[in-house]
Formats: sequence, C-alpha cells, structure tokens
Amino acid sequence: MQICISLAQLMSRGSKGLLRGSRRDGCPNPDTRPRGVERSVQHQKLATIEDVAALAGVSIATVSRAINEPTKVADATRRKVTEAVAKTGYTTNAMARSLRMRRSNMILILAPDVGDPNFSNILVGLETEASKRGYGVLIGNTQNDPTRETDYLRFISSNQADGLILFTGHLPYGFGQEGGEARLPAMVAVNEPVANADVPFVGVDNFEGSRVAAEHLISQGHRRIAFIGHSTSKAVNMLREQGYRAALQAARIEVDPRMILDGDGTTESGRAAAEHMFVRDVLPSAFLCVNDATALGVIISLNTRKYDLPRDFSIMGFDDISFASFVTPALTTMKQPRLKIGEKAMDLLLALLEGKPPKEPEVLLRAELIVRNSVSRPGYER
Amino acid sequence: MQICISLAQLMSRGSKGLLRGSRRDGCPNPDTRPRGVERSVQHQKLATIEDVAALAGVSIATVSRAINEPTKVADATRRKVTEAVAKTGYTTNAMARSLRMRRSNMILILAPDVGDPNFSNILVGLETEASKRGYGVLIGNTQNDPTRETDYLRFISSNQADGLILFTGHLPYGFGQEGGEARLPAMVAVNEPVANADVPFVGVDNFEGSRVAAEHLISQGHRRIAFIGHSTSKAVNMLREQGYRAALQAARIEVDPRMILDGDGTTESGRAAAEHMFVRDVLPSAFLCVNDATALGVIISLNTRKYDLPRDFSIMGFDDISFASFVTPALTTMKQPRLKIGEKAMDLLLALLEGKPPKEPEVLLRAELIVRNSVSRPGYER
DNA sequence: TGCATCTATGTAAACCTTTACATGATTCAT
DNA sequence: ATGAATCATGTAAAGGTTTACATAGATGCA
Repeated sequence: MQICISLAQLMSRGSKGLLRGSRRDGCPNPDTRPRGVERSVQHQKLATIEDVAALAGVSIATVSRAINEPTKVADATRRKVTEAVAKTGYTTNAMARSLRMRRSNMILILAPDVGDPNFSNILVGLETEASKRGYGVLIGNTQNDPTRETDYLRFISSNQADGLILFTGHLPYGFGQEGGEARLPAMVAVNEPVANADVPFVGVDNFEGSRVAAEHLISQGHRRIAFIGHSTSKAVNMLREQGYRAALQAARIEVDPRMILDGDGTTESGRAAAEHMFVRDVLPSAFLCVNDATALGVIISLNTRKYDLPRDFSIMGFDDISFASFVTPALTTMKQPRLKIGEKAMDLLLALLEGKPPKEPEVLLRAELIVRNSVSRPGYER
Repeated sequence: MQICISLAQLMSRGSKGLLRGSRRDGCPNPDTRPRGVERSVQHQKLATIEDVAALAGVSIATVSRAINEPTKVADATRRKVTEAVAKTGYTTNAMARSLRMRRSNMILILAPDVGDPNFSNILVGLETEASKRGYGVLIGNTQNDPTRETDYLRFISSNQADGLILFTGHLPYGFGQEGGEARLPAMVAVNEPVANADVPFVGVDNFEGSRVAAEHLISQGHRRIAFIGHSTSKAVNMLREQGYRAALQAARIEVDPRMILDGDGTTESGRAAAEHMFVRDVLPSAFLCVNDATALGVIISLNTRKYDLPRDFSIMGFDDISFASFVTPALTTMKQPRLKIGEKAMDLLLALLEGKPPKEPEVLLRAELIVRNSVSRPGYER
C-alpha cells in the first residue's frame, strides 16, 4: 500500500491558510516526484524556499512573493509555485523570516499565576484572538517574582516577542525607570490596570458592575448592605467599593462605615469578615462581596451558623467563577466577560503593533448580572 | 538627575544568567560611554554581536565563545567582552541564534482548554520547569478543533518549537498516519495518555489512587459503595474504575453492577447519576466519584434531598480541585500533584530533546488522600 | 516609431548568529 | 633545537528568509 501524505506536507496543511488552492486529493505517482522530497523527509531536513524555486523554475524572490503578495505575481507563475510548495511540503521557516523582518509574530503574556481561573479564562480569549490573527502566544508565569518578571523581558529584547500583555498590574520590575527616554514595547494591561504608567487597559467595568450589583440588592428592599473586601491597594477593590457607595448614595441610603469591612479577596478573608460582624453584632441584611471567593467565605460562615439562606441574609459576589453556580445557595453575582476581555485586549495590542494608537486609554466591558438563589427580599419585609 | 540604566541593559539583566560577572554597581560617566549605545536605544536598534566585538577589540567569534563557552576564552579577553556586553546592553538575538542552531528552545503545549483548572495548574508546573531550564513555553488552545490542532503544528515544522506537550489524549489530527516513515517531534503526553501511539506519559496513578480511595471508604466500614463516572472512552475513567474494583475485590466485596453508573465527569452528570440511584431505589452507603466535579453533583443532589451529610451518605471525589475544600460537606478526595506532573513532564521532554530516551514509557505519580468531612462510618453501624 | 509607463521577475544584500577550519603563538617533550 | 601538541583567536560560510533595486519585456500613447 502506498501512503502519500508526507509529514512535511501534513504539517504545512493548515499553515496560515496561504496555500488554500493546494490539492488535497490524489497523490502524484511516486516516481514522478522529485527525489529531493523523499530525502528531505527521511533526513528531517525540511524543504527550503530554494527547493520550491528550483522545482517551480523561478527565483526564490518570486516564490516569496507568490506566497506573501500573491497579486504581485502572474497567474501562471503563482500556480507553478503553489504546486511546487504542495509537492515539497514547504513551510516557511519562521526563524529566518523573523530574523529578516525583525518581528516574530509572538506575544508574551506575563501573569502572576496562570492557574488562577480568573486569569486562565482571559488567557483563552487572548490566545483565541492571537491565533486567529496569525500570532502565537508565549506565557510567562511570574509568581510575582521580580527576578522572573525581568527575566522574561529577554523575550522582548531578543525579538522573540513583539508585544506584551500584563496581568500583573505593574510594569515588570525596574522597567520604565528611565522616564520615557527609551521606548517601551507595545503593551496592554488586563485584569488590573498598571499604576503610574501609560499602558492601555482592558477589563471589566468594576465601578459600574458593582453599582449594578448594589442596585439589585436595593431593588429587593435591602437598605443595610455590607461591603466585604475593602482594600486600598488594588484598583479592582477600590472601584468596586466606589460602585457600592454610588448606588447607596443614589438611593439616599447613608453609607455606614461599620458596614465596610476589609478583606484581601480570599475565601478565608470573607469568612473572617462575616464572623467579625457577628462578634460586633452590627448586622446587615445583605452582603455585597468584592468577589465570589469572598462571597463563598461569607456563605460558609453563615451556613455554619445554621442560618437559612437566602431567607436570613442575602449575598452577592462578583466575577462568576465556576463554582458560583454550585454552592448552596447558588450565588447571584456579576459575570465578568473574561473571554471577551482577552479577545479585546489582544485586538488592541495587535492594533498597537500595526502602528494604530489606541483611541481610548482603557476599554471597559460591562459585567452581567447573573441572578441565582442567594438573594431574596430582606426578612423584616416579609 | 542622571539615570544610568538603559532599557537594553535592563532587558539583558536576567538573560540566561550568562553574564553573571557583569557589574551592577556604579554607572560609567556618561561621556565615557560610546556614542553608539545611546543612538541604539533611541532608534530601537539593538546592539549586535559586532558592536560588542568592535568595542572589545576582538572578533565576533570570540564574543560568541565568550558568551556561550566561557572556558574556551582567555580570562583577559572574557573580561573585555563581558564589559563590552554590559556597556552596549547587548542581548543575543534569539531569532538569529535559532536559525543558525536549528532549535528554538521553545516548547509547544497543546491543550483543549487552558481555562480548565486541572489543566492550568499542570501548565504552571510545565512553565516553571521550562523556564528554569531556559526554555520558553508556547500555548495552543485547540478547543478540540482538529483544524486548530493541525494548524499548530506549523510551530513545529517551522522550527518555532522544538518539542510538544499533549494534553489532548491523541496525536494532533491526522498526525502519524504514515506509519513511522516520518519521525515525529519529541513529545510527552500529560493528563491523558495518547492512544495507539508510542508517546511517553506523565500523570497521576489513577488506578492506585482510586484503589486507595475505595480502601479508605472500606476502612470506614462501607460495603455498598457506588462508583459514579464509568466511561470506556477515557483512560482516566477506566483506570479509576479498575482501582475501585480492585479494592472491593481485595476486601472480598462483590462488585454489584448496579452500583456502577455512567457519567462524563461533569457536575451535571454526577447529579443525574445520584438521582438515578434514588429512582431505582438501589442505594449505596457511599459514593466514590470519578472526579471532584462529579462528586459535587452528587452532593448537590443529596443536599437538595435534605440528607444530612456525611451521616446519611459518604462521598469521595478525585483531583482535589479548589472548591473541594469549600463545598459543604468539605470533600474528602485524592489530590493530584498537578504542579509536579507538569514539572516532571517537562523534565522528560527536555531530556528527550537532549537525546536521552525515556527510561520508562510512563511516569505515574501518587495521588494523596485528603481527608475532609464528606466521609463517615455508614449509618447502619452507628 | 519612439518614448514613457507598467508589469513580472531576477539579483543580491541584509537580518545576526554559530562553528568548522585555519592560523599563529606558546608550551612541552625529546 | 626541533617537532608535536595545545591554546587563543580570527576568517568565512551557512542557516532561510524578505526586499530594494535592476532588468527586460509588454503596453500605451502621441
């Protein structure tokens, strides 16, 4: 039995869709195939543009043009080249191309922890968009280690990556100190805006989202609403707290400082904050949490105290992480459009690379209210 | 105020640790610095090996050697080169190097969904190990789309990646059909072994882990133990079921086929399976689930039916995903060493790239029993 | 017909390394 | 003192593209 698909051909198949016209039907009779092809497969030595040129009877420049700027080449020639490409299984060597063009079509993504589900889902969006546009995605898991952050910049400086996506909320350690003297690489921040630097940001509208969440609670009749997760260090937390305050203000509800508790966004801190409220015995009818993880902590605390949720207390989170729908009671929350955030951020970065300056310094996407079972009208109204 | 750290210098800092000896202390007086440096920064044109050679007064070959094989160069010369490198802020151009050396020091990771927390945590391990060894990590999110799988192979065929990590459980679509005629790239499978192909595998020991889990239930006195998540399609499920059977057999408990239910590993399927048991009214005292997501479904079902857990039923999962500790009752489960799996898999792949054939076809890591609150002695014993 | 313009292709340089081989200096053993 | 061996460095080729510029033929227009 004669098997005709060569590895190289196989690999070149989907390649950038350049060779759309190539035949995928019958195999040429083996002994009409140029000898060079078989050797190249056996010896792991891939076909080069020269092999294609020789087979097509044109110069390498023409081959290059036929592939990259098809309109600049005569129809007949283009056909010959396309055919030769198919026969040899040629794929353009990305290294040589990058060396020559001084761009790698790669994007470096710097994140503190790719394992964080909030990050990894944005990552999917980033990757999807990049791949659609012919870019590859390189990941750097910094674990908040300054050394590693700096280290990853070698991908930029060595031309291995053209642009940078930052999850970290700050420039890589030590970066940008020279006050604009040196141009920074194309960058877009995601998840957390970069402080003290002019980096375009794509993320959820935290202020607005939190406002909508608080409004939802208010619309259910709540007036004593606690906010768990105050923290001045992160923009996310600050904005969400401000949204909460705005909603209360708009409803003419005075903001009670005893209703605003600290937290660092972890489940444990949510639990601790709820416990703290019981110790002080200043109880709200609803908890608005800075994120779902915190809300989970609150729920655990309340469940442990044998409260009946949501009859006794209403709880809202923010993010809509996967288990929000599984916890009891299922959590009413604001859904972050993570996929869209990733796609939009990558879109912006690629536009930047093509020399288009961003129209606005930040793109804010709406969070969506997801109503589940953790909110009801407050007990004293029933 | 004079700021002396140039962007290029900054970027070259951590770079592969080659220039360990370079000074990081006082800045040279600005006007003793060669003019070229400033220009190169301004014009975004990075220093090349030639610039370094000129400054150090040696040939480019010597510079290359001083950087890559320091022992082959005289001490004095090495010092001169190191100094010139520091002054120019030289970083070796990865593209040129890769082109010449025909290796990119990049690894391509193919995963169906990077957003899956099970995957993303292995990913962290992969990345950590790769980075430690000077490799970069390229991700391909295939979404189980055959076209995308094939498409990503261009990274291999174009020399942009040297090796491949497969999360997918199968070779990229259409790959390897030519029956060994063409050599496949260096590959290691993770999470799910590759069927019908000789690809080294690194993962958790599912059989043994599941056996330990079942043993744990048996040791608590359970004899009617259901297994939720039977499925012949995936190796993971098969092995976990076999571990369950082995434990029962060893304890001389007959395996009741009515106690083995289908499931596809989702929370919904776990819920459905539990419901199914109640409809048929063939009840176990404990549920051993193929994974935590399934176990969560079972718990939801039982909670909804107002059972008191774990008094009425014991539940065990497998994986130890993040919320396992937050659900009520907190889930007793087998913890997958995800980080370690990633690290080990990458280690194996890099060894493979260095020409060392793997000693064994698969590396199995032990799962760890995590005891929480979802298991107690069965009710009829109390 | 003659000249300008356009189109299709080819030539060769540039992108920046690594490394086989050559060279010359130094050391060592005889 | 001589030849061999070792060491440090330099020369130049090779790796595979893209593209500015040159060339030659075709086309258009007066």
